[in-house]
Amino acid sequence: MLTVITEEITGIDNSSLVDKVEARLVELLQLQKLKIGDSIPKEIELASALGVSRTVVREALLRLRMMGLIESKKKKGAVITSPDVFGNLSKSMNPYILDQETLREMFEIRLVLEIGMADLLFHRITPSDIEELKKIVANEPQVTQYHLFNIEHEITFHGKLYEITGNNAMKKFQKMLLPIFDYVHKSGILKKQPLFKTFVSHKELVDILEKGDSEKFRNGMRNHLENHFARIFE
Amino acid sequence: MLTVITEEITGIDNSSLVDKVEARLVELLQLQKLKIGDSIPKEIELASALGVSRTVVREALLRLRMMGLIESKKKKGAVITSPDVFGNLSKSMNPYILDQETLREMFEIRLVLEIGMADLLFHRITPSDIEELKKIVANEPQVTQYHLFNIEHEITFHGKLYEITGNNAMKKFQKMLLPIFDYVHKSGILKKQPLFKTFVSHKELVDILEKGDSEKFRNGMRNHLENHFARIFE
DNA sequence: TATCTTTATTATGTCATACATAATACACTA
DNA sequence: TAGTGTATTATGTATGACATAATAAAGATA
Repeated sequence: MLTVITEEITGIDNSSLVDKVEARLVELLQLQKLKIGDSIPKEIELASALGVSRTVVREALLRLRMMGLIESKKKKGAVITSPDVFGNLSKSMNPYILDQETLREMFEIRLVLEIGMADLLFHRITPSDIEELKKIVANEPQVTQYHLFNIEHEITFHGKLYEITGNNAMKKFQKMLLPIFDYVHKSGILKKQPLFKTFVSHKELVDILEKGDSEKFRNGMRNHLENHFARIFE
Repeated sequence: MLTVITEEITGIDNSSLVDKVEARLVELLQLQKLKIGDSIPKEIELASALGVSRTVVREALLRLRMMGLIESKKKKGAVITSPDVFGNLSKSMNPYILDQETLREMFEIRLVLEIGMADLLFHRITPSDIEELKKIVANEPQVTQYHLFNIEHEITFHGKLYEITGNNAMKKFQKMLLPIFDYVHKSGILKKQPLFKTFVSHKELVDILEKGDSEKFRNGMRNHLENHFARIFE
């Protein structure tokens, strides 16, 4: 009866039972009825409390688990966890599954992030960070004008930058992007081959971080990434 | 037997049956055995083919569905879809669920993106985009030095910018970030209250997009977002 | 008493079966 | 030919059972 009325108002109710249970559980979390660290009732109890079968409850819990809202252990039941926003994404971040359009977009986002992170870097960088960056650069092969594009060194250097931002979500995001970046770089998705010419080098970026300001860094990073931008923009 | 050997090599095998089936199915997708638009075998067939129960297959399929890899219709079975990377995230992007640390980080990422997107903007903006931006700005309330921070106009203007980038993933990401941004803005998470003082205005940003270059835009946007940065940096 | 081992308990993980539901296909009617 | 109704079918839901592994409790040994 009630659902009929609801349908008349809000249109057709497409949601399945699992959808409703999921929504109900999320709602409970929001209302702080359940805080982080708490363990939620067992599946059977939830089932009888919500008036559905254990099957439905299990599927709903599985969704919450995929969202990173809970973790379920064998005997202890499910425990509320501080949600890991990007944690679940990593599985779908598979270069062999994503279509080329999406891959290109991910590639772009990485470039955007690294240029835009300048202010975070300057506000949070410490002297020891700079020292570490210098060591990283020192371990890189000497370059004059052209150099062999070494993906390992790239990851080490740029990964450290993400770390310095103090933004864990961003750092995780970068970690997920790595295989994609690698794939896009090697594959034929982007038309032009990179020139492998170094514009602003890692060393110069470190110099800017030490003595310059965020504006200089943004321009430096933009220049450093010129090869990649050139490929994107045909 | 085989699993024992595997365990000895790779450590303890924590993965459940569902994990394995999920991995196997993803593997099949990767191998292009199944292309976009294809419908995969029915649950029962998969179950018998993989030697597991329908329950396990269903849970695995549910995961794939959450990853955006498939869509299952009532009779048609499941169909491979072009995965929507960020689509699934929207559910977990709930300000009332995420902890404050994460919320702040999301807030930061938005700022980083908007500063870093300059090059994409300049490379893809069209004259009609500029016209549209001018209209948007014209509809905003007149400001002199201080203005009422109107979240609606903010969303309209900045949303248009994301659109211009031509990066759908980024646009979707922004859309997901909106409720969070709104929440963080209003809540007491960030210490300082915003000054509501306009530095570089929307109109000036449009001017830069029309006559300036990406470097000028980055600086302009950085300045435009000064209030937000000030809150982040205490 | 303290620590280690063994056993019992328990909640999730997996399986099997049955039925409900809704989308499609097919046949039938006008 | 178009429209309607029926049959089919694959997913959605329910139920009951057992397997498994993590924990707690009991017991044994020093």
